[in-house]
Amino acid sequence: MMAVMVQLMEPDALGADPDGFPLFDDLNPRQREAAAATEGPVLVVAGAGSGKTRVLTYRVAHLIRNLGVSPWEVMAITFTNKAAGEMKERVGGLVGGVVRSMWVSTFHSACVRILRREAPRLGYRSAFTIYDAQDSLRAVTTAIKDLDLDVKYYPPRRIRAAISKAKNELVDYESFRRRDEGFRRRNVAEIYSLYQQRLLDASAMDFDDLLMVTVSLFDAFPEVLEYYQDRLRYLHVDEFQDTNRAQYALVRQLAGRRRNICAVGDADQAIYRFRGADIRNIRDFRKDYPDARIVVLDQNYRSTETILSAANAVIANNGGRDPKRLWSDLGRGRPITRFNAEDEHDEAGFVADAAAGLELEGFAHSDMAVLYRVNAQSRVMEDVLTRYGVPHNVIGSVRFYERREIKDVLAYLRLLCNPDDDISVKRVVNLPRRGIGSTTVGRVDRFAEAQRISFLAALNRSDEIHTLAARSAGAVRGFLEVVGRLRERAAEGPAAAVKGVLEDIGYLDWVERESTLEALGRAENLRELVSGAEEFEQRSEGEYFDGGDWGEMDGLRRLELFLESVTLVSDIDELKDGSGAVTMMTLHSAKGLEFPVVFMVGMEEGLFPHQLSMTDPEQLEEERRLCYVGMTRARQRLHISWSRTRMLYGSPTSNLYSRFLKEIPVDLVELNGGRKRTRRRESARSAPRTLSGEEVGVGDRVEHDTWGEGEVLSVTGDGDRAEAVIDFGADGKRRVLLTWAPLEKL
DNA sequence: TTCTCTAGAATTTTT
DNA sequence: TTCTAGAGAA
Repeated sequence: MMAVMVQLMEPDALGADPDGFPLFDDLNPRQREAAAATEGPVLVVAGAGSGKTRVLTYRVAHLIRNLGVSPWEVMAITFTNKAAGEMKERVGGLVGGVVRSMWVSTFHSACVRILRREAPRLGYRSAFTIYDAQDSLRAVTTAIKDLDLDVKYYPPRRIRAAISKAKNELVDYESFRRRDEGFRRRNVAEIYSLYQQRLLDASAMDFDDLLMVTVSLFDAFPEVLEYYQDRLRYLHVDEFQDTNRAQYALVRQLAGRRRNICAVGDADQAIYRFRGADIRNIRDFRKDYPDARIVVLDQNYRSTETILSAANAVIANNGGRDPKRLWSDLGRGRPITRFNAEDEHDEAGFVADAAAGLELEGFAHSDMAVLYRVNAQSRVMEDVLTRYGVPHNVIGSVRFYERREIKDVLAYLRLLCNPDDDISVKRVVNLPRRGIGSTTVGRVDRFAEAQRISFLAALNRSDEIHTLAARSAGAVRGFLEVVGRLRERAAEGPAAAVKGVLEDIGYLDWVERESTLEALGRAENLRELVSGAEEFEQRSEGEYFDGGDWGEMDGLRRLELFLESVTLVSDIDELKDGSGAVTMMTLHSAKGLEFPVVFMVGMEEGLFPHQLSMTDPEQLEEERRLCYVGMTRARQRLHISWSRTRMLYGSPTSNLYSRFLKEIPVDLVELNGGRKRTRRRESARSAPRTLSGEEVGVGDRVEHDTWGEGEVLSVTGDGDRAEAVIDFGADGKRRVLLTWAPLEKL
């Protein structure tokens, strides 16, 4: 669809007609209305697949091309970096290279950009660190312990969630304390307050701070706000239904008296309430801007009538919504296919079979997506697809930048940019092991606290810490020396800095020394990180950033930008088109995407809707919206399946099919039962070919499904744990688990 | 101080 | 099932 659009909008065609709005030729009347209403508040109620991205793109192009607005006066907020990139590209196709100076980003990225300039006013370093969920959980945990509270009664995760919720609602710790009495509540307020103090001391912000601190910055410094108001005259917010209170407050601040806001959203697709998103924002928008022009887009250009009717029928079960019925003129298409599986292997086998069938019909693997409720479902699906030889790509599950080894390296880099970042310093002070154990850390910590200096500063003055054993003191000196050397490498930029950690510090060696299957994977990830950094450098070459051109920046500043990009990416940002593989991801990640063929698997009570959401009516409605989002991702074919039994978290469960299945009118669904289930199930369960430890020996030639021919170098362990190291020549040496690897002896 | 082992816990969705 | 924190031994 996107390709078609770009073709239709050749820049030449635009220039040919300077008076009219040739831009709008392929918008329908409502879309045109939304795109043309540039002054004042506009709320675009955009149903799934109704072309809202197109509206936004054309609207921005219209502002720049026809109304003479400067690109740097236009801001567009999207939900993911990927969406931002796509939008930039599309607008770029209409207006040319000037698009580079336009602000298109996520809320978080935009806030970081503002804060890098302005945060020093609030006592943060300009090079402040961004803590992800893990870092912030660590900080909360230590805060709880330091207050002598029991983590049993104050579970860090829950406390963190409470703090996060408060921040999303712009409640700082002082108002949090005031809000409510009660012993427990007071303690939580204490934790919040200590946590926040620690963050400030470390010049660190968590994800929620990025928003909240920006809002309070604008509150405290009206002249700063004014600067940005003058700069960003036209605001666009995509996925408005999933904004939280802090984000809405920010939008209102920026819009100021000019009030040029275009909010685009669909209440039926609100799926991030659990993360603080607040549908009230849509209602409040109408209240706060009573004169807002409201445009409803209800023609769907994506899905067949069958798919739409089914989705409409499901979402109709939610109460309190503005009745809205999407329609489409793309024809009825095929019925929805339903498959009742015996267990999750059977279900995955169905997907694999169907994928093969669809391929014969002319669909590419990259046209297909498998959507599920929880990441845990991906494992079996992946195994089975691999065995069937269906190429696939899992998005999410274990996030790359959250892996331990990656975070270790990043921690080294972070302490270079921000020496106050105690969490990062403590994380790596003894990695690889260099003899700085918890005792030493505790002693240094006490000194740091007494002197009111950072942990790293305390390490630098370790000769003043008399409690330190001679050996520990030596180890500390060793660490400081390593950091010094790393600092030199970092002057050359991010890639050199990463290599510095891996090579100079010997982190890679340390990981590899433990030569297990797991360690091998880690080492591979680390190498991937190096190429990630190199890629980042290449991509940034010639780019303009707020602080100046990439070419003029010093290595440290470049490193900062790299770290920032790494912290704010989501896995969906990595999704590439044309990879020739079936995409697997959670329903949440699928938001904003579309596929010719969609499989929705695991449609069972307890899984979808999820167990934890079944009791609360509001949460149940959110699950239903999630279902609606999933269904409306499909353009031509929709397959839904459920399984009578399923292993979940190590124990078997047996389930009823989801109520959402019941809500789909039966005449739209065709049961897929005519398959030889037993045969498939067997083949789905047993690997077609694997070898056992007894069958192979050193020197044997074997063939692997993906890596081809290789020679066995060693065999260790036995039974299920038998591993072999195999040299695949060009594909390198691999360590494989024999019970799993698709191998054949030659 | 470090490594290993075990028990125990936690498993919804994520910028 | 998978991961993590904590205890205990070298």
